[in-house]
Amino acid sequence: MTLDDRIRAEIEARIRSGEWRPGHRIPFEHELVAHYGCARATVNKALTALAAAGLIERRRKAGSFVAQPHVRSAVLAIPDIGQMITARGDPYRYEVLTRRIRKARRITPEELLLRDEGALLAMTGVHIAADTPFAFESRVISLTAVPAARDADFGEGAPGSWLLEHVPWTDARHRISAVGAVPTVADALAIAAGLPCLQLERWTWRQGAAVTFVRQIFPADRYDLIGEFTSAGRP
Amino acid sequence: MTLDDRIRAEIEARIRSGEWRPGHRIPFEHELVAHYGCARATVNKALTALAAAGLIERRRKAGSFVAQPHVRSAVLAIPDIGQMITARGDPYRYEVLTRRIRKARRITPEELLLRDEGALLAMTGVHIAADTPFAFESRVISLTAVPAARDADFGEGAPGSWLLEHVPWTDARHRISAVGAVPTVADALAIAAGLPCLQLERWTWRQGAAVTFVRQIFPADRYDLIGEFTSAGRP
DNA sequence: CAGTGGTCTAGACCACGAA
DNA sequence: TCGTGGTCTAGACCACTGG
Repeated sequence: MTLDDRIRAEIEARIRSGEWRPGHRIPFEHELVAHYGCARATVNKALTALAAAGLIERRRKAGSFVAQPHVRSAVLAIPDIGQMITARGDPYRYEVLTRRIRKARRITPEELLLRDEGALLAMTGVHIAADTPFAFESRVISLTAVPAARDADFGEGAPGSWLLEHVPWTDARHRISAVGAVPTVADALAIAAGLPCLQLERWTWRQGAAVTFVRQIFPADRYDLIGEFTSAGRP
Repeated sequence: MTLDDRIRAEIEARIRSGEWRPGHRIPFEHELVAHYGCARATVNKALTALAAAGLIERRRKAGSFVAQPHVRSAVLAIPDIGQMITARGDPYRYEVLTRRIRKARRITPEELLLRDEGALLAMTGVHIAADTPFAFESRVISLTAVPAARDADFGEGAPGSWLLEHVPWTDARHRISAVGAVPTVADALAIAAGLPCLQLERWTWRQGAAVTFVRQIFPADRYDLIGEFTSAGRP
């Protein structure tokens, strides 16, 4: 463990244990320098990391203070479905149900965020794990942003995996909700209509340009999302 | 904008634009030092930040390389329900349905994670927004970790808000899933049994000691979770 | 206006790991 | 082996801001 790590850990422990309550002023940098017998840059690195983690707030001339508890935030890893199933040890395949190219509609709310005048590739399909439908997927890809998708052969992989390889770096927005399975989806998933499902929607951009919108629907009993680690403070 | 920020931003732009593909070696620190005419510590700070963000990987002797796209991760802010409703402008109250003190059961899986031999405060209640039930809540609080909860008057606020004030710093784990409303819950939410609901479960610890487990159930049409920001790379 | 944190410098030593 | 990144030092100047 490096020295700056040790300094950060010791201060963090005092905060998390409650010994230093929110609002408490932690020692000045020069005091910590004296205490640890190190350079100020080292202390500064530790405190900067704590501030970035939201555990402390720093104010010039005043000092550094234990931050107030913030909104709880969870980091949710949302993996590639194929990878997830494969990692679980089940055979995986993706089955295309529909595929067509059309203009953007202005009606559906999801496509409003893909504010794109050009053509879209619209697909639906099913992720299948060990011959059991695992998730229904409905996807729209902007052919303006990803012209190569028009003639791409996604093979037995999902278009999402293909996209991840060809358009690797993205920013995105997720929405998670519960829905009842509409008949089309229920059919594809081989469940009864109306059964509760977890719905994951994702809008993806690349450098500000809309790339794709996907809606994945999981039967309630086959998937849930685990949010690892929360600590009081900022994301 | 500081110099290290500028260096970081310029490299990040080249990665996100695709100019530097995954696997590409970015310039050595000493090359960037020459290019920017600054100290190595400044370049190192920029590259360290990029590595922490998961955009690059650094290997001694070999150099720094653009990282492969990673698992997609979303940072989900999971706010206090009362605050959220109040922020929306609706009147808010929490209504206690049941409340009792009992020993930990070994049967229910949620309490296995609260591996606690002591007494538990078990409560159920409803979050109400503008006279409409918004969420059903079932909570277990460890009286070993939070003895003050035994005699606490949560008033019209939810016990979660009370806990946040009295046990401010926590780590937690979330699970998000879809469920059908069981009759008890459906009753409390004034919806039909079996309708899809979003279920949010949270286990909370303080310094390794289990504090509370809560299960919140939202009717599908009244709540969804928005995950802000995803960037390829680590959380 | 004085003291804090924010940033940067020019140097150093070291551990790791690819060649 | 030896160049790379990892870390630290002792110093500096500056902007901000609280007293």
